[in-house]
Amino acid sequence: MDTHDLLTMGEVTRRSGYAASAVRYYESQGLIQARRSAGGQRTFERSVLRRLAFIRAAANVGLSLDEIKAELDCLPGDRTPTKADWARMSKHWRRRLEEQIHALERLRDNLDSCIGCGCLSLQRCRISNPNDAAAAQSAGAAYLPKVLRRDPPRRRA
Amino acid sequence: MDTHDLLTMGEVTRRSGYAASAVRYYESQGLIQARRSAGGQRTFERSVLRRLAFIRAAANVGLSLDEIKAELDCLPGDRTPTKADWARMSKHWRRRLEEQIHALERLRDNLDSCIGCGCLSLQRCRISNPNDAAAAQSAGAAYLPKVLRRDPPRRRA
DNA sequence: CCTTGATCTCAAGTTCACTTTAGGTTGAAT
DNA sequence: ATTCAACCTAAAGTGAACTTGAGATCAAGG
Repeated sequence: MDTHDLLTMGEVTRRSGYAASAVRYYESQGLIQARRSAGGQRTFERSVLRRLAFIRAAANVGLSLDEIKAELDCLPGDRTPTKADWARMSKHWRRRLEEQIHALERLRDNLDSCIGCGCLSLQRCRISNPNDAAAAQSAGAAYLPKVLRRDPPRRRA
Repeated sequence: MDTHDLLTMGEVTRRSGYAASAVRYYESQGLIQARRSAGGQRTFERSVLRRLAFIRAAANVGLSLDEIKAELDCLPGDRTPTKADWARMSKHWRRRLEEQIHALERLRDNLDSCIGCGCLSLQRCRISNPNDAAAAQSAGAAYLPKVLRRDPPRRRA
């Protein structure tokens, strides 16, 4: 079935797991490229599958599309990533993951100390009200950026 | 200054750290309640500050407003949460945090094994392409829900 | 040739948690 | 009485990452 070198949209969606709309969106954002058939339909080089796999992995690590685009732009052309490419990127990702993990652990540990110390009022709890004048003394807040949501709008398969 | 029992919007915003628009939004969503003055301006009971502190803490733990509302609805009325209330909720939160932490650790460890084993192609990497027929054999995907973003649209103070 | 399914474009809609805008009202001090 | 900060409402906007819808076209089999 794949005696020719170019993939159709259908093949790409089946093999990447992305919806056609997502693939078109990524193309519109410059994350991937497509050629066109005589009739205007997209044809993809096989390497687009690698790019899409990369996009998914990076998205799972929490990178925004802009960040992913920046990383993709660093891999010159469509060559297979070298060991050095991969090492650099995974270092980047690993750091991101470690940060996320530590932020969550701090939060969890605060929770522990709250329940441990019987801090029931939430009035001066470090994981909550930071700006109340009454709590101003206990400084060092543990702010966290937005964290993951249950059931995010991310369909599988 | 607080010889009377009811708080104005200004006092609430100053003491909670939330913008007035956010406070109004929470009221519209049924997370907090407000009375009205003769002229139609909001007045809040002091307990609203505790609710707002709770909302912030829960949001930091990653709960959606709907979930937070559900938890708030479990605390009957506006009584100060008992030790049991707090224990129950913090157990809930702690579980949420543990799940998030473990998901991230799995991802990080996959990253380690990728770079360790020289899995450079991303073709059958467990943290990426799960649906490609070529990777179908390596089952057990490590899907992750959406994770935190850098610089989320969350202003401080 | 005809049908059917795959694909196309473009605009608009979705979700979440708010903010911003526009224009009008209140209430406390002078 | 006047002023003016503080407050009000309703509707629309934001951003990320896509999806959905409408309506048209393409490609391949029969």
